[in-house]
Amino acid sequence: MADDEKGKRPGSKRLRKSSSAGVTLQDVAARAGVSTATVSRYLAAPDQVREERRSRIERAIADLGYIPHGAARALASSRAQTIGAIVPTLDNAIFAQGIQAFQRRLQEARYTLFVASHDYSLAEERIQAETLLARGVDGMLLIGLDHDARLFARLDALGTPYVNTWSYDRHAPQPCIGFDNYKAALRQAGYLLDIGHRRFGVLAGVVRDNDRARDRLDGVRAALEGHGVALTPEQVQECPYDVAASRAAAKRLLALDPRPTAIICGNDVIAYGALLECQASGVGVPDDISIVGFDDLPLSQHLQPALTTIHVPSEAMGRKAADFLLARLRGEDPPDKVEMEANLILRNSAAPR
Amino acid sequence: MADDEKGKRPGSKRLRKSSSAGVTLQDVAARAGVSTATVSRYLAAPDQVREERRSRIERAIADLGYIPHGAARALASSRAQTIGAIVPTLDNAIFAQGIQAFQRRLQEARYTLFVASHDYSLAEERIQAETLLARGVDGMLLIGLDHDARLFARLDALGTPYVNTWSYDRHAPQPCIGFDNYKAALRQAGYLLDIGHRRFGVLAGVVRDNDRARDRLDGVRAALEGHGVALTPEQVQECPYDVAASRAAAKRLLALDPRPTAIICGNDVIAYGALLECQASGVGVPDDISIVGFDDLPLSQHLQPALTTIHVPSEAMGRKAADFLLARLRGEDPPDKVEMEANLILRNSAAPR
DNA sequence: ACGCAAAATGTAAGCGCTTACATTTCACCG
DNA sequence: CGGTGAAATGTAAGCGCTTACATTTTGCGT
Repeated sequence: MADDEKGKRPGSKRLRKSSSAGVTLQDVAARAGVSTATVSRYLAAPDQVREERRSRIERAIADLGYIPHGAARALASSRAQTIGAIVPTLDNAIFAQGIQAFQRRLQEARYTLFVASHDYSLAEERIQAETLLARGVDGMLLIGLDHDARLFARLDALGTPYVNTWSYDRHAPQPCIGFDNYKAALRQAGYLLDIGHRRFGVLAGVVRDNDRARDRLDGVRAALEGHGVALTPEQVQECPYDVAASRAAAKRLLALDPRPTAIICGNDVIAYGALLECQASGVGVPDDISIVGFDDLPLSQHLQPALTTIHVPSEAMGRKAADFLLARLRGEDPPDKVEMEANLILRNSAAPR
Repeated sequence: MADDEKGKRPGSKRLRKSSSAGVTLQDVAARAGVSTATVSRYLAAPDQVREERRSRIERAIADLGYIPHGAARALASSRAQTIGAIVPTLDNAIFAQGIQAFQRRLQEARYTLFVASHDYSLAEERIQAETLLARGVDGMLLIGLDHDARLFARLDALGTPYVNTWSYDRHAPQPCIGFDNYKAALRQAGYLLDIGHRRFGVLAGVVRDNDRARDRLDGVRAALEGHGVALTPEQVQECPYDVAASRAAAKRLLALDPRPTAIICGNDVIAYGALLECQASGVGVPDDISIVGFDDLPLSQHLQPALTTIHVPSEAMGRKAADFLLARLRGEDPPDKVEMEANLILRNSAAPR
């Protein structure tokens, strides 16, 4: 830039971004003929200001089109009115649902939500979390219990409330509001055992960095072992959240000899893949083979056959997680271990052996 | 870890939130023996600082566990490194996908994303937008072209870059990066006409406040009219994004006499409903009736029959929208009308009459 | 060695708001 | 009516950082 000349420019140093922007609280105060403190108080607690000034302030705000400056507010009050949520992926109806419910609740309490995702990488999650923390979030939502320990250390050090959801473990050192994936999987597999199945195929989600997937698989294993049923490695396929992948994995299961009479899936999308693969290869469901899912996506009940699955209370979890954080933020001390139910929904993709 | 140096700070009145939090840039500067300006510069452009101090600063930051204070930063620089996105709903794989791609891109550029949703209410959208603006977002992503005019006025007044996506209209007064829903619907219906269909049923999305749904319906109508095919009111059912609702609507369509030979759906989820309803009532697809969708959700290709549908480039749109905003933020002036293709994917839920 | 422009630093003034503390006003009471 | 405590308001000091401008260093040419 050409400057450095002798021409000394007087006047304001920084110039405003725009005339219509930059209406500050000070402008409002001036126009209303009160002090900035009064306007600030009006904003925080209107009835702390006497009627006469209140209306003057209201007018001034309206006339000027004043909007409080969030960052300034956050800086001065060290409260950002902001919550962060980090999910493995948004690209998955079930989390999206939970987040949506979470957000609605926050909104009612005038909090705004930051969302980040990490594609199932805890390392990435930690980075995202640091970013959010730097942005000054007042609270944080995490999915599951598997997280970088340093993340918790940081959260604790900052005194930032947080909550894990989608999982529940009475002994978890952190607050968690969710359901017991292990127990649910126990039910899921238990049901198949109850109706007589003994030869299984398991299509588990990717277990790495994912306690939900791991607990579900452990639950299935435990249930089967309880009935003396062991699982060979080929009977357990780990596959990503993706219909194409689960179809391929299901295909391998169907090729087993003897063929399993039931397939236990780590989530509904995987179950869709299994179902479709069976249909494609002329294996009748549930006549030839039973399939159970986990999640209860909206579509599952409409499928042909309707999918027997575990219902995950995603919206309720989102809502409760928000309530928990909001309560903590109000200085309350709500119960930090909340177990929710994930029930088996009997439909007709599974039938007695 | 080393304890406090000497109490350098002028007798501060307010006390810190926590000892381990509140490490400020000033602390870093003191520890590194440089001025705050240098540290700040180091943060912004490391190679503007001579090696010797740079390493001292790095050490200080590491020792202290310093994290910049986002709000302070935003206030001082009037840049929040933050982008807002407002979607109708997250509870929909297709938007979630686009947002996910959008976010990934922003992340690479060290921007953080605020997400809000409004459940298909433009009034609510405006409120959300104001909130985001108050939070100081540097840019904003909007879905579609239908928005409250005051929202654009505000955005323009603030000089905040924004972009509409998911829609494309050469004549739109605002930047848009998306595809032409009308044109795509023309193709969608045109294909059915080409393969001989003349009696249609239409399952449109809810048109109110939603230019995408409206354009799609208009496109369908135009295509049919072009072939002299008129649509009676009963042949057009408007239904929400929901399998149960679309099944009910499809049922009404199937009860028509004469029955349509093809059903044109406003999106894939609605098409799923139509497909399932047909299967439930023993109507063969595509033998008895053809069905085409719109969106191309990941599942669609796996369905039995695989869904013929319009592929919506959600990820590409998300990415390009991010690139656009980022470019604007760098002060560039990228093309603000980008048309992307939404092609018809031929699969087998539709067959010649 | 000296002189100079360029590069690196330092200084300090805010950014727009909240809030502790001081001051004024108000409603009531004796 | 003055006195009093509570309520309403004003004053002004920051919150942690960026950045314009001033000052010091550095690198080099001569």
